Amino acid sequence: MNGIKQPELIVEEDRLLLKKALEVICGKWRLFILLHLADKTRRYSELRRLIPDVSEKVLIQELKALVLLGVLEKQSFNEVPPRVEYRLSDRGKAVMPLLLQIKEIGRHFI
Amino acid sequence: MNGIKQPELIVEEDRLLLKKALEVICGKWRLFILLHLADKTRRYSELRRLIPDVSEKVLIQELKALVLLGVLEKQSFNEVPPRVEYRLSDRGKAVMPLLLQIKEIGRHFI
DNA sequence: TTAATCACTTACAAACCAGTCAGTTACAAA
DNA sequence: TTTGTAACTGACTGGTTTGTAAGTGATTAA
Repeated sequence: MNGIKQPELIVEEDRLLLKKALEVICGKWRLFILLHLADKTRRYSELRRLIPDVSEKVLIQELKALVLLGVLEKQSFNEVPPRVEYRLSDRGKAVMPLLLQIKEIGRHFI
Repeated sequence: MNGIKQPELIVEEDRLLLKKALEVICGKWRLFILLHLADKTRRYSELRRLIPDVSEKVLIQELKALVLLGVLEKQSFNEVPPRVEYRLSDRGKAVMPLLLQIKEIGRHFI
């Protein structure tokens, strides 16, 4: 057990971190949802209009997952018709700069 | 058609960039493969040992896809037993710093 | 002679992801 | 009275991803 780091080797902790990171960014719609919430709180219906290709079911399912992960916060108002707002949590805000940068990866492959 | 940018809106170009970026980083194994090739060329068998949970079939399939995407380069030597090496392409090297940072997203969710 | 190494390929099955479509609640407008 | 709106839910289905298991060919080591 020496103290020398072997930076090229992926260790158990890295595996966990990567797995968690992939949960947040992977999937056909997650990044789109997050980027649309980058700057402001939005209602569910607003997100539907902004990402028209996603189905209702999947959008709700993904929003739920992102809330569970702790990237988003959800606020329901007792109104009729209902109003539900989604916004970034503190964690979500913390990772936003990186998420915005991910788009730049694509630039190398167009 | 005014010239004012609305930075909060995701436009067609963003969609394309994001889609391309997701091709590179998404999937259960892609990032692992890329990170193991971050610093050095490696043989196929070496990657198998470094990522023991991935099946042979999927590893080869993912390597093939990454070569096709232009992130990796493959070199086969006419030897017996065969020797095949994988390394980052120039594009791959260009996006590496960002890929390494992605792990840090996970740190917020452990 | 048998087993092992290396980089694959193929057939098949299970798991996961995403999509359609119909239905729900409560009110408001036509 | 019918229609519309908002935010969902659940059944069902097709498609993609991932996994399992077996086999290939050339060569060396035991």
